[in-house]
Amino acid sequence: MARVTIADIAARLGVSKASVSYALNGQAGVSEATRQKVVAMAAELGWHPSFSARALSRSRADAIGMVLRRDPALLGTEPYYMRLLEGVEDVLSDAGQSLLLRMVGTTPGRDIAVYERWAGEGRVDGVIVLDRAIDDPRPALLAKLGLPFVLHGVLPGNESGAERIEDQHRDAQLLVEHLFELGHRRIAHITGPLALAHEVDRRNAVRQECAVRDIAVEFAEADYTFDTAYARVTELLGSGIRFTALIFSNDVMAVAGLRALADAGARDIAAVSWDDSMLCQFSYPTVTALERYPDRAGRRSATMLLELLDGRSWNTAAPSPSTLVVRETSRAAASP
Amino acid sequence: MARVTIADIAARLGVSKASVSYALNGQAGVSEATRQKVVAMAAELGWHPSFSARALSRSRADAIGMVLRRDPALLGTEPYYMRLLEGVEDVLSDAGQSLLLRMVGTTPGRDIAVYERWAGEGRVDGVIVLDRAIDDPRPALLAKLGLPFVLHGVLPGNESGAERIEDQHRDAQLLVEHLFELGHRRIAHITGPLALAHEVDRRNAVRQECAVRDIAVEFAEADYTFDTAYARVTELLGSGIRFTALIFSNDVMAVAGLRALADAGARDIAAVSWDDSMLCQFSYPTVTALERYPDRAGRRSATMLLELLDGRSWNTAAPSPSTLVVRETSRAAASP
DNA sequence: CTGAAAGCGCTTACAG
DNA sequence: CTGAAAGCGCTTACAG
Repeated sequence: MARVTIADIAARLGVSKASVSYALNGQAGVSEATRQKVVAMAAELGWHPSFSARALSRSRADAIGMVLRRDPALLGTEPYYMRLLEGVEDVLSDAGQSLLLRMVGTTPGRDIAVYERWAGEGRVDGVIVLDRAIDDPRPALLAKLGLPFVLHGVLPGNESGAERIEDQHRDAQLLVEHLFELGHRRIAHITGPLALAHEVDRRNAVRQECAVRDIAVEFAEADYTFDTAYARVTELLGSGIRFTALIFSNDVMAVAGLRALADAGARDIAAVSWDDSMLCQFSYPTVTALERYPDRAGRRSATMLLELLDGRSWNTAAPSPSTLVVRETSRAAASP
Repeated sequence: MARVTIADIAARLGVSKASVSYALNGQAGVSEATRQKVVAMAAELGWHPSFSARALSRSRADAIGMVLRRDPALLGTEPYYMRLLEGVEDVLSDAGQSLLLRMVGTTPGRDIAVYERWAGEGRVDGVIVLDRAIDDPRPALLAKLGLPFVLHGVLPGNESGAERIEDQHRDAQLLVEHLFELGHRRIAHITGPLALAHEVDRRNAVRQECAVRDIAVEFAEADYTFDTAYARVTELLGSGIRFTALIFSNDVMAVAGLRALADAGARDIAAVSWDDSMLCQFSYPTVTALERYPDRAGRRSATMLLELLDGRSWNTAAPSPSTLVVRETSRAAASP
């Protein structure tokens, strides 16, 4: 099957390629009669625009890229990313854009190389950047490369973080208030890597919400993995620091922490997770967690990027508030 | 930053564009001296090949596509797909190919439309097809479209399924033998949709392995979701059919089945899952499961597709055998 | 080994 | 409104 081109359509109809192009793109410059003939013929011949020809002449790739740089082994366990991708992909496909996906693991710099290559080859029109770090080099690099980008969870133009979309603060309030109502006055928060901007935000927000309620709070840093969370909880238990409830920055760590508590015979301690998943739903005991609607967050970021590429202004809807799903680990504080 | 092109390099060096192209692509037709000058200049100017220009002149997109057509909500819960993607992506990026990802949900025909569009636009050079169904229309459609493809889990040229890569039979043997050794002589298998080829394969394989060992076996069809599996197990318990062990075709259903058993007070029944995941690891009780190395399977399929595109012959390594991870649900049969 | 030229399939000023 | 032509940045026969 030789590809059918606009030259074929033009030849059949005895008009110029230019007219065909204008007609097919809904642009001015053709009579309505010609346009209809062209459109009909294109349908009859089963014409599709050549993606690469269009990309070359328009210098647009009609694709946007995402680089996932968490540990691949962990990616599979965190439904958060799949749901995020789902939202992104949904918006992109409606807009006729493709999603290019790249997983680079945690080796530093591998993501940078991908961006450089994508920019150099003109393979994507823009990228969505995840997991913003403190002093993240990526915004500056992408700006230098001339590759448009959106920081997932941050409104463009506010890279400083002044107007976070993912309102960590509201989430922290939900979690802390819940524990407060259960009677907890001494808690600990097992955070993810504090090199990540949103983890710092979470810690600060938790600190503030606790201060308001006169709750004593401890922090321990882990890296989202089972093993580090298990270790941190075990250390806390042995440290003499007292706490009756734990906040975990993701589901895997929550499950790990529960295991550590059980292994230490501290089964009466309450726990909440910042991320929900089937893990929270089916672990033993089941874990109270925040449903954060990552698909909607993905949809927002994709929409913003497309608006940015089109030079339109932001009319992005307000972020969806999270919901707290209460489960078995929402234990009341033991009476003092 | 205006793009630097081979014309720029040619001009600076006073040679032709053709020489530059040959040099940069490592082809014959240039002297070694010229080649080195060209390569050095390209590096100095920070040249990258324009992806779209190359695609247009070579008529290759240097991209392969995957359409995921399971329920997006479920996709997030099944690490199987993320791990599969990881393997695919790894092979592709080593080969300088991109991965185009599309999620279409379960609406029939939406995947077909994507393939037609990709083929028409020349957006991908080939696709990896997942979840082959009985009488699957996709192979014929893709052949008609002239879009090269690999059926994940099937050796090309054996679409009939004569030589499955994912050896469901060996997996069935592992599971059934395990239950047999624990003393079980009456079991039931909660399958996924029997419209999927590999689910039929699994059922047949389980039937055969049971027959060999004189094990009585029942089958009940579910659709990989929690709710259907819960319902099937509840029905089985109420049916009067006796069984002391259950096989589930995925992790989510295993967890659902355990819940159904617990709710019915049938806690002594053994269970195994065909897929492993953190869910099996942290549910209560923990679930014995097959580690099937989906990343390796993805790597195989990607490798095969690239070989197919290059017109090379298969030198794909043998599939990795699965491993049984024994956990708490590996209960011995109650003595009769 | 090297250069001039045509071609991949579109888009888009530029004349008529 | 319409057509002839140049251009996007490469690749690749084709002469020298």
